[in-house]
Amino acid sequence: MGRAPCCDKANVKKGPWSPEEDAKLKSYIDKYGTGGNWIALPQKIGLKRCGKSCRLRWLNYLRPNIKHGGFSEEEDNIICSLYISIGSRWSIIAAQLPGRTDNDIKNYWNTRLKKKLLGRRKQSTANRLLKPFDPNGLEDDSCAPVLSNSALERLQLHMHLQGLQNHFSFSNNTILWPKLNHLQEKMVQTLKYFNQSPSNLVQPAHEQKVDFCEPITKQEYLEISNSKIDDQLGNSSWDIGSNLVDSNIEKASTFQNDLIDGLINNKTIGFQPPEDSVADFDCFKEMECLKESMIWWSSDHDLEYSKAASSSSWNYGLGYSL
DNA sequence: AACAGAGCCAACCGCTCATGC
DNA sequence: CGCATGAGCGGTTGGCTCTGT
Repeated sequence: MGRAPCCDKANVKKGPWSPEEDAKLKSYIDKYGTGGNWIALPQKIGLKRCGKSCRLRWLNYLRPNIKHGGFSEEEDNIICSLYISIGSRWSIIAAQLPGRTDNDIKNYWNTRLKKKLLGRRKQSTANRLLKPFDPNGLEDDSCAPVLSNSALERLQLHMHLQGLQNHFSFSNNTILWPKLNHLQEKMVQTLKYFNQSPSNLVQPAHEQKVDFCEPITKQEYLEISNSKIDDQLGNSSWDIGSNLVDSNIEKASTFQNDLIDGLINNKTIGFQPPEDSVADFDCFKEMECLKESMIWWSSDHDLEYSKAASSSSWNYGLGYSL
């Protein structure tokens, strides 16, 4: 025999919570706690709600010290950095932002932050990314859909930011410079910071030249890899997000940004991760079919730059192993 | 003023994993 | 050991609000 049924689905109220319901739930939990059983809780306090609904309402709205809206730029940076590193693990990201809920961060990302950072892209290009373009007019369904939304977004975001970062190495070619908004400037600075640690894979971007950096050694690579081994359950040294614990978030974020930079700047810095590890890095693995389709821009004015930047990234960073 | 479309967000849905029986 | 349920999570949606025409 299992446990008692969750709730009588036909007899539970749905939709927005009333102030009375909120008050009931809050006063009960304030007095007695959840009792470790959300399913039984609504019956105890006479609420015609599903236990799951009560839990959600408490966690996302009624819980003390919950903050709504008004995300700071520091919070924006943390969300962006972690999203690039671990994807849509909203609960993990929320754990790094006291007072924020996973639902809030998820909504904030989907409705504002993503657009704020990536800007707009043309729908036609978006479609091409999901179904690679055949120059002969024949569609290749064997490849579609090639990217999960999460992987695609993470790649877009990284490429976009990588593109912004690369501007520093084109400092003599001001015509290529985009107009960065304040947040983008902050993100570039964040990436520059990541690039300087933990092993100085890349010098400060404004000092970059073509042959600016010593190749990373195998020993350095192993040191970086081992820096996240606190995660005892890691399935793959590249799938950093799957088993993150709090103490590793910052390390992992730094580490993976370095790794991505290593991939993209591979030809320059001589960084060669193990092939089997690359195979596990889903974000890039999924890109197998559509490298040449990747043309991104944050606004129409920097279209030409973005073409050059993304093309350059693929030619120099990904061709080696895919 | 009225309408349409876009943006936003609270809440629901459905899935996975853990755990009780 | 296997089944059923609980907890938690990410994805999705319905409806309200805002903005533009």
